[in-house]
Amino acid sequence: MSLRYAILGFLSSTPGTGYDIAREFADGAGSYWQALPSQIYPELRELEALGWIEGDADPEDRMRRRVFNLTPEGDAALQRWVEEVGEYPPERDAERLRLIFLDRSSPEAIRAHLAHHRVHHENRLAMWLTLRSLVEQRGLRQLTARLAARPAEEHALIVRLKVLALEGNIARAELEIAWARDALEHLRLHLPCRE
Amino acid sequence: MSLRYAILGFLSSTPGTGYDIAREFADGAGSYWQALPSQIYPELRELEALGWIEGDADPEDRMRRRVFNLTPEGDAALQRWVEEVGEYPPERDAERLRLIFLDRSSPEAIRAHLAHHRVHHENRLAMWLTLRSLVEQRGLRQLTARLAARPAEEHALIVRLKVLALEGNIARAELEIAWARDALEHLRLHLPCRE
DNA sequence: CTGCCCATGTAAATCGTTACATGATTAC
DNA sequence: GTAATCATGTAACGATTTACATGGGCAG
Repeated sequence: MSLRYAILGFLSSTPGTGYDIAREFADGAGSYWQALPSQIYPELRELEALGWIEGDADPEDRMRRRVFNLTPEGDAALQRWVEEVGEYPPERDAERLRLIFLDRSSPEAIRAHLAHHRVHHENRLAMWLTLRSLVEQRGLRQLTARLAARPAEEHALIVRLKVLALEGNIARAELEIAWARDALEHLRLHLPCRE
Repeated sequence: MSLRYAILGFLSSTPGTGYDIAREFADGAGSYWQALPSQIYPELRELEALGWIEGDADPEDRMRRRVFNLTPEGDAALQRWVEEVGEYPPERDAERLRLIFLDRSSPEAIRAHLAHHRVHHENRLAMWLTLRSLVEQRGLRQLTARLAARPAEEHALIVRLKVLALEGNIARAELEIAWARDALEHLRLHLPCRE
């Protein structure tokens, strides 16, 4: 169900087409949800059927684009959802699973696993850091649209919550990098260089 | 595909029935994967069809239990998988999504969200800490079975990798708790007490 | 003999990915 | 004119959850 609310969240900042949403959800850079067009377009139809969004089609437009807006009902549904207490997802961590069963592999294989983990999170960290500075400079289209629609005295809170969320992600990435670094160091001391 | 290898991993420590696996995968306490019986039993059949596991049925057993073992092919498949470089899952964090769209809610709703986050991770932390001491004391059936099947000089590495994985999870939980605590403190200073 | 856990499943629904189809617009 | 990007979809598959079915064993 979260895709539904991720879309409503997007549209609560600014109206947009399915393509706009798909671009935003392509790599999770601007949002906290990833999804592909093949999931987004059908969901938009369901949201329209629910009366939570409305799409304005320009009959002149040869590319049959539709710009979707939240309806008051959609806005209320989003508001209800964000305030709900949610279930946390079950634990499913394929990389941890690999690690605990790597005990029959060569030290090189273990090291390669940890090194890969570190590189992955270094890349994520770079992304989150870039995003944080964009949010702090209010340089994201989504964010500026959201701010524009709201009174100036709320702007600080809106930005602060986004920065808070990003700092959580930054801290996560830094943690994974430090964990992998420490683990590599620890294994360097306790594993033979060759099997 | 990871469920498949989680099952192979379980069976690489000790033979077991579908029910044994289902119990282990019920809450992710002993493993890093959660799954329900309705997913496990069909997967066991597929693994058997692949020739990666073998089930010994005791015709005397009125409850038609079958104890599954890894075949050499299954063991090799597990080994290949753990050494593969895996794709990391896409970003999908419903709680972050809620947080960034909580900017139109009352300070109480924001606080409740963060407090809930903290409680959730305090519970996880308690679980990981318990597990770590069980692993260090070698007091888990799965682990003792794995150690029993392997030469004594490998025991330290087997335990160390499991502890390493658990310490990663412990650090994650501590991070989430600290993040939520800091965020609550920060908001206490910057938000009005009542709306 | 009743209620609870043991034990193994099936069926349907939901959520997400992969592969494919189609056509318009823009930059070179 | 052709390649890249814009734009909207459909179909099939795979992974996971929910709901249901069935029967054995054991404790009070």
